[in-house]
This record gives sequence, structure tokens and C-alpha cells, in this order.
Amino acid sequence: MGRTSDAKEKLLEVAFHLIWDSSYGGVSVDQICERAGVNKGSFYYYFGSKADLAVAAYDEHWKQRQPELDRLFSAQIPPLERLTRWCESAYERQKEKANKFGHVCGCPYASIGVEVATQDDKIRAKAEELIARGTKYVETAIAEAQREGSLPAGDAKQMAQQAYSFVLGALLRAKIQNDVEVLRDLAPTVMAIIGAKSETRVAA
Amino acid sequence: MGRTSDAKEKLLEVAFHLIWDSSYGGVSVDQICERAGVNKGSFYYYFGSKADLAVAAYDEHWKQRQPELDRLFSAQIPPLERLTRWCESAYERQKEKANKFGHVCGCPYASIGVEVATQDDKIRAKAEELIARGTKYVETAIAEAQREGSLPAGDAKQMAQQAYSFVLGALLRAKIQNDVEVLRDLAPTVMAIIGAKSETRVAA
DNA sequence: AAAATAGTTGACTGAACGGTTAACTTGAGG
DNA sequence: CCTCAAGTTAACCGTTCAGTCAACTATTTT
Repeated sequence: MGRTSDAKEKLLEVAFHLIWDSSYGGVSVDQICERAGVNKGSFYYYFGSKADLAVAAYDEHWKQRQPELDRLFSAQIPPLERLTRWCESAYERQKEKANKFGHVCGCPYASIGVEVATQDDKIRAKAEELIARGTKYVETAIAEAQREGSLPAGDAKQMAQQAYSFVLGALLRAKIQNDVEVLRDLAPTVMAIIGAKSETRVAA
Repeated sequence: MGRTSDAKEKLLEVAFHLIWDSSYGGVSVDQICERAGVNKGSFYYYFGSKADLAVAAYDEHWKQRQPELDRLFSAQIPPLERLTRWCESAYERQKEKANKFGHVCGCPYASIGVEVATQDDKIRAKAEELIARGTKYVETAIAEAQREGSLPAGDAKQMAQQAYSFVLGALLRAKIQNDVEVLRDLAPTVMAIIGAKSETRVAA
């Protein structure tokens, strides 16, 4: 019935990348519409507000990202190696984005979350949710490593939170210093946090 | 000559707290002026732009904060204990602010830095500078601990950066989750990062 | 082909934005 | 006590902001 359209998907994608590249407050609805090739009226036909779009855009992005994380944290890979690869992929991903956008963009969820945390609770809650989901992958890997004996026993959930906090902090630092090299060799520190015996702990 | 005024100082203080409580983009020059009891004309008599004020306000805040950090990282205190106290003070400070403002505010430098990093280079650079200065305290403590043998040798600077990144990440998480309890027991993880032998490593 | 549905258009609103200006007031130094 | 620099005032500027709306078009169902 009626006609069809890809305007909604366009808006979601454009909004996510524009906000990631600058910030929530730094991007206007007009800009998003222009880049998406959609009129403002259509924007408000699909979304009730700018904040609603942001929440939907981050949800959509997670959906598209999930397969990649599933692959990265595949049961085929030894649990500790999953974590090492995850650290390396964070570095690679930021390097790519930095080349494309001209500056280090950091973690999109954390960036928008910390920006609007005290102002918009829906966006804050969405950022919290997505960070929690990311942490879950880490937690599962840690728990499995403990079970198979490659890691001493401990509270996997809390360890995952600490390790994830460290990586978020490093991403934050990389963005503020606009230097992707901050993200080299995250893995040894993550290993230290989760209590793995240091094999090749270079400097930290 | 001419009359004197405390308008400038008022603006600096009000701006810092307003931005910390919400965000750079979420606070308007009008709001700052109103809360400071200063007219807009006076604002632009003292500061060339909103961004200039922000830079000045964060600089001023550092000046006021420095004595506290000097005390916290006093040479009188054993170096590793300095770090423990620093972690505890971060928790206490956020708890106080959360009670006062009604929500967890996180690290002011990191919050504004990550918000405007890709948009305003002067503010970005100031945030970078202040974070680097904070890291220096940690680095000195680590280096001293290594010298006195309470910590194995290693690259103190890099260790400090990793430890500081972790704390920044935890502050970020606390803000997004709006839960100050995220910041309890940072010290054990910091100790793990810098390679201290775990005495009372509870869970992480 | 009529009717119902789905989506589009772009001009419009009023408030808020950062920033400017010229006239004015104040107070310390000579 | 006068001068003049330092600081204040409030109206004002053009722009941009998020959000609205009534008219319009394209597609599918009947």
C-alpha cells in the first residue's frame, strides 16, 4: 500500500555517522536531512524528535555491528585470543575512521552518551545499554577462559567491566589527543586487568 | 584606573560548573551570563567568544585544583598509597558532586574534550593538556615506587597513561550509567595495571 | 478508475543562538 | 574635584535551531 521509501534508513545511517564525526549537539536536523537527501517534513514523518532519531540510529548501528562482534568473539577462537583480537580490531577500526574523517572519532556510544548523559535520559539509557552489550562479549570470553583454566578464577562480570572501562578510556584519550597510536597494544593491559600472567608485557 | 569588577571570575566559575553539569553545547552564553549576574556585553568585554571562555574557565579550574592534587600526591606519602588515595578521592568527589547536581558528572576535562574534540581545536588542546598534567602526577608516583622497589621496573610514563585511561574510562562509565558505585575499588585495578603484586585484589 | 494508504514537499514558526554596539556609569589617580 | 580609563547596560543583529503543516504525489487495493 502507498509508496515505498528508503528515506528512513538513509536518515538513520547519515545521522549516526554525522554525530559520530562531530557530536550530538554539533549536528542539526537540517544537516542530517540535507546529507540524507530528505526533506525536513519527511524527517518528522518518521521520527518524533531529533533525540528519537538518535536512539533509533544507534540501535540500528548496533544491529549492523553485531555480526562483526559475533565473528570476533567466535567460540572457534580461544577466549583470551578473542580479547587480543578485539583490542587489535579497536585500533584498526579507529585508524580507518581517522583516515576517512580526518580525526580520531572514539567510541560512538561513549561519545554521545557522555555528552548528553545529564540532559537526555533516553539517549543516555541507549548508550548504557549498548556499552553493556559490548561488555557482555568480554565477560563471556573471560568466564570461558576461567573455566578452561587459562585464567585464574574471579568475578568475570566485574573484570569485564574493568577491562571495558579501560578500553573506553583509551578510546576517549585517543579522541582527545587526536592520536590513534594511543590504542596500540591495549591487549597487554587488558590481560593484566583480568589477571592473565604476563607473557609479553612490553611496557605496561 | 577605572572601576574594578569580579565579573570575569564569576563568569569563569559559573561557566565551568554549568558546562560540567550539562555540556558545552548544552549551555548557552545567555545562561552563563544570567547565572553569573553579568550582562552579555560584559561577557564579550572579557572574552572573545564562548570557546575562549571555556578554555579560560578550565585553565582557572586547574589552578584551583592543583593544590589539592599536590596534597594528594605529597612526597610525604608512600607512592603506591598516593595512587590508592587518588582513586578513593575520585570516588568521593564524584559522590559529592552527584549529590549536589543530582547526577554523576564524570571528569570535566574528559567530558568537554570528547564532546568538542572534532570541532574546536583550542578546547580540545586544553583538555588534552589538563589530562596530561593529571597523568604526570600518576607517572611521578609510579616512577618513585619503582625507584624505591615497591614496584618492578617498567616504563612509568606508559603505565601512568594506561592507569589514567582506566580511571577516565571508569568515570565515563559512571556518568553514562549515572551510578557512582562504578567508581568503588578503582585502586586494585590500577595496581594490576602498573604491575603491583595483588595484596587485596578482591574481584578484578 | 476510485479510494485508501504511504510518503513528499518546502515554506513557515517562534524561540534561541552567538555575537555587536553605542551610550552610559563608576571610581581611582593626578 | 576633574578626568578618563575600566566596566556596564540593554537593545539589537542576522542566523540557526527544532519542529509544524496543509497541500501534494505516487502506489496499491478494491
